[in-house]
Amino acid sequence: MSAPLAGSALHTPNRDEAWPPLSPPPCDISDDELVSISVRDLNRQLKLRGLCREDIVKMKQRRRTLKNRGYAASCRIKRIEQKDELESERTTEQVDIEKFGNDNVGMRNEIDRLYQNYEALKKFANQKNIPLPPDLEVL
Amino acid sequence: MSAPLAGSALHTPNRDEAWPPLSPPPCDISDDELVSISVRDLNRQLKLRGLCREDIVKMKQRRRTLKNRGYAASCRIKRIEQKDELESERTTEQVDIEKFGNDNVGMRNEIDRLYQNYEALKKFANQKNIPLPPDLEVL
DNA sequence: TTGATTAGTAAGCAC
DNA sequence: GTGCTTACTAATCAA
Repeated sequence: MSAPLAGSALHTPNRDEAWPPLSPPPCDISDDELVSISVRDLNRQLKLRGLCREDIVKMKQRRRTLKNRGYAASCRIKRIEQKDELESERTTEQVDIEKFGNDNVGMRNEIDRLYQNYEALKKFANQKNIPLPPDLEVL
Repeated sequence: MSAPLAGSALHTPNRDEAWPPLSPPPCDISDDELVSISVRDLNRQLKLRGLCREDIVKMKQRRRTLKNRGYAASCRIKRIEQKDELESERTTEQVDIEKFGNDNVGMRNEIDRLYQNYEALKKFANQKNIPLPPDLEVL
């Protein structure tokens, strides 16, 4: 849900300086500015600096490329975030399964205990010749 | 665990023909051949066709690029396979949790039933003034 | 036009 | 050299 980066300044630290090899701009608008100002303001700036049609096209393309660079970065980040999320959900579920398993063992034991207790009572009643009411026989 | 692709012929169907824009080879060895033959055989072929040093370097670079194309493809395939695997494991776990949940409800019901049965027996004994042995009182 | 996604390219790293 | 991974570029698509 993070806002798209749509900017530069995201290089691998190991990577060489003077990278990426995007051709230099035909005027001195910085990349950060170029990528963030509105189309309207950009047009104003370009006209103000008296660039020719060709350079204007170049700047537009440069802007698009810089934006794409940011989109690609967001896309990669999103991908690893989704993977991390999936993995943490898996971990949660494994903990749940562990807990359910323990609960099940505990309940199984309690059932055994109750059942044996009932059997002992029945045996006791038999020894004492005490007839149990039918609705208490059921098990 | 699949063998690396290290080859071309993996375009998006929508994509334009005559793509990718890799510069044409300085001799008529096909991409599939160039990418698959051994270094030794490649050197033999290049010498056999009498290519100059520069063209040999170009062919080597072309080979590397084609291989990279394949590596990138394997890398992407691997990524989505791992994601699919993670998702299917999650599904399995959710099924397990569902099953455990049902088991738990069933056992909880059985425990209640046994407990109520025991309470009824105790009440019955009380009404009949039958003293229960201490080890059968425990619950 | 914007944002997201894909395949290809080049660079870096490990073996 | 080989193979994998990453950031970037360009193309394509959807909104």
